[in-house]
Amino acid sequence: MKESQHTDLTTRQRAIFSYIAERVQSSGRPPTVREIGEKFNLSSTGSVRTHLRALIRKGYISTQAGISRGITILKPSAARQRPAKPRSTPKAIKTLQIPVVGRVAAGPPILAVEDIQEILELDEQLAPSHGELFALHVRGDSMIDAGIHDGDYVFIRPQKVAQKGDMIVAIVDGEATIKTYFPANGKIRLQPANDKLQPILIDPSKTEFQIVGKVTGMMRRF
Amino acid sequence: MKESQHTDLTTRQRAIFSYIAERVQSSGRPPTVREIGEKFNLSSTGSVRTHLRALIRKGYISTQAGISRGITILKPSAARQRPAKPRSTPKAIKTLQIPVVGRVAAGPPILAVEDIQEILELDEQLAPSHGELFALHVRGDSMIDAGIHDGDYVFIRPQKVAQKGDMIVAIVDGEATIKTYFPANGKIRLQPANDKLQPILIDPSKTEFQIVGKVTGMMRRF
DNA sequence: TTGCTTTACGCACACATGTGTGGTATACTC
DNA sequence: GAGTATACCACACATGTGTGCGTAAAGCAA
Repeated sequence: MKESQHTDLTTRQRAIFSYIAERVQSSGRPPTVREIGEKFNLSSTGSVRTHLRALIRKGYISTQAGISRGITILKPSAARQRPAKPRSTPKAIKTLQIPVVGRVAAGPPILAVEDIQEILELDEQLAPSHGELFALHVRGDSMIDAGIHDGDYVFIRPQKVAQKGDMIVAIVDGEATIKTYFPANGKIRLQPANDKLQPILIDPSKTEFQIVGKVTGMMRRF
Repeated sequence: MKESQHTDLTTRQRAIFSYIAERVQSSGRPPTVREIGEKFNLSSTGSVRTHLRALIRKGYISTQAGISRGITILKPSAARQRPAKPRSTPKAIKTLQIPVVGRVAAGPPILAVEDIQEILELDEQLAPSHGELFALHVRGDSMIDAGIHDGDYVFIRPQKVAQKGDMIVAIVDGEATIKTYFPANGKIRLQPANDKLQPILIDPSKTEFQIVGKVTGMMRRF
């Protein structure tokens, strides 16, 4: 079984996509069109742009018009290609200690995590993050269509802003909730991943609303 | 000046540093000099650059000359919020090292795990087990109704027998598969958790069949 | 006082970088 | 054969963006 993962990308496109994702990961900064071209021996920026357009069309990246290094990775999970190398030297294992919190309080200037219930230790590559992570115990089935069930743990990377479509934890009227984030002309739609539930519409000027962080992973025990 | 944590930064410098770190985190792209200025109502790029120079001098960031969005965060830990609470009794944390295997070969007397691709380290309480655990990368959607998606990791506790209804990994005709186990008068039904798929009926006398282990947990990264 | 640091403005310059247009060539499908 | 997608090159253009330089006010220590 070859290429079971990303059959919708051509070999070339996948290589370029992986390179972009790797650059973001390792240098914290997406490459420019010309840097991509240099990497792949493409002397023309037009060639690179053709590939970028293909990746945009297929939903792997997006670009912000006009701004430099404007590429955004939309499918970070698709970028993790198998290492393909049997590592002779088992690499150093970095672990993270992740507090599981029962309550998340949003207090200026930053997030205050209260009520630490347990601490999970986790392999860093499982929870790729440059910041601090914490975990929440999920209640309810509002994200069941995204494969997140009642009782699961989700891992949260604290951040105060999010992009359209991100799965986030937010404080709405004092209560923490997990939803998908869709801002639209001043208002915010929080979309549950559950056919049976309605989206929540929020006017930030009227309702207390604060993004706690982005969901970066989940775990379940049977 | 009243901060306890990073006394070497002024309030202003610290705010700017945090903003840069947050931008890298949330958008995957450092801000430009002008974007920083806009955020902090600095009408002159010169003002921003003064602060950046201070952050460089104090070792918090570095910049790559000439390239756009060239700021690199050197102290990601300093961008984090304070760790909330000195936890009174930090309990002992036991971790397990879990190999992720690409291939599972069933050979007596016990399981032989081949092709170790990576090693996950995991908190013991997350994967309660008295034996050895290993992990598999899930391919396909056969267990999607159980909330296990393509690309997820599942944790396996090796065992050669299972009980009715257990979710197991089994070798069928040389291929590893994840199904729910239902034995019935000499035959075995392997039930996928997916409406669209049919159960597999196996006659152990005719088909190679061996239980590898029981699924005890799962994990996903976004 | 002098000197140093921090904070801040204004502005011009050069290069970094995204974007558009127009080519060539190959392969595949209908 | 026409149409479409991929994979390249060459080049021009507008704008994004880092950098340099000068100015100035406020606070603090020697």
